[in-house]
Amino acid sequence: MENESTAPEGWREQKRRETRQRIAETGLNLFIANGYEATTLEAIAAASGISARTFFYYFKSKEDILLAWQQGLPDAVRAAILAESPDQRPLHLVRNAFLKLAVQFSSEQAVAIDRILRSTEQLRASNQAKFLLMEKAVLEALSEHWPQARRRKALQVVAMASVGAMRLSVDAWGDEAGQKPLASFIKQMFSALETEL
Amino acid sequence: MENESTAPEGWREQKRRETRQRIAETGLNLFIANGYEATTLEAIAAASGISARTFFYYFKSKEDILLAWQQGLPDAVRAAILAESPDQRPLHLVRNAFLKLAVQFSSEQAVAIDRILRSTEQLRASNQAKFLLMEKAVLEALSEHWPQARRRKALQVVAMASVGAMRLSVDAWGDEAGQKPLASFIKQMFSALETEL
DNA sequence: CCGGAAATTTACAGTCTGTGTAATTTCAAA
DNA sequence: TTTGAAATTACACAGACTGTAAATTTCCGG
Repeated sequence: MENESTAPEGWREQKRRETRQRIAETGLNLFIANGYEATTLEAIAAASGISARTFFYYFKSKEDILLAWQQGLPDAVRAAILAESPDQRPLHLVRNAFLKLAVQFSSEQAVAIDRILRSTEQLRASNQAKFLLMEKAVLEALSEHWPQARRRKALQVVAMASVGAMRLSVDAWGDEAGQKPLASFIKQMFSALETEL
Repeated sequence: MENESTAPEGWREQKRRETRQRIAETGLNLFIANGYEATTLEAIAAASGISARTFFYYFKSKEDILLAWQQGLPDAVRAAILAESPDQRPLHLVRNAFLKLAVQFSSEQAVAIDRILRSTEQLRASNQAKFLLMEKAVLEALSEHWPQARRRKALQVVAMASVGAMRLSVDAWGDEAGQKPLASFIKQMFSALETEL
């Protein structure tokens, strides 16, 4: 029997993905139920039906479980920016891309993950790294719209400010327990950005 | 024998500070010599002439040694901003404050510490948290210049963008191994900020 | 100067994350 | 059915960090 069209490997890889997914879900649920630090690796492994050692075959650390849930984000950001028409100033372009992404940030699950990521010093720190990755993704995508090398510094600044505004938006939104939609915070922050600078 | 004027405690506190300082220096030197991860707590404690357990009486973690070397920064930032005259736009004000601080960032030691902070994923993450603290400090200081509550969102954005520009400046400066002075990068970044937004 | 309170230091035992290694099991493909 | 790589596990271990209780030192009032 040959491969199907889109299955370069097949059976084995699929099972691998399933196991990884199962661990990620089990872990996340335990984090939500008992807190991040109170959840031991052994508990996660046991609840996932694997040995503690095998856990590290799938994830490089306990923290990595949370990263796995966010791995799609940089790509989503890239795609959203590339989908925008380049007849806007870079800052507006990113703003509009973010507005379209706001829905994904707002899902029940994203909020739960966000809460965990704010619960310990260690996670708060590594969560910042996530924003750095987004900044990188934004810069790369913008560089495709405007490939001129001499604009690089400008685009870098736009990426920094955009992601920063996004972060402030999410913070403000989280502080108000999600009364108003995230999108309205994003609009406010980006307009403050233009007004004030 | 009475206290001197500015010594509310005295002998004991002084010795405490000395010990802490000694540990911090010992640790930093070991990090520089052997790398952060390769340096065990036990090694630091032994080289400092204390037991491993006592280390945790002075620092809450190994990482904390590095934070200790940067503890003065937020205050320095606050002071520099408060020292600026408020007849400038907030962004310019922060820019000028940063330019005056650039010297401190550029010391031999600061560069060494910065290199260590870039050497592992964990430290890179926690280093981002440092920028968050700076952002907070900037915002607080700006709020003293402009206490009107309704300007808060604007000041927040200025703080975010300023610290972000500072971060990009330090990065760019580090990438070029310190050929040009840090100050010139800061000027570039801040002007890009105004041009592009 | 003295005795107790408080701060400092230490040893010891233990938890938890993460790694190295080697043995065993599973399974896809030849 | 054999074979080799991938997956899984046990075991042993390092290293950061915590809890606890016991020493030791320093301080402070009487």
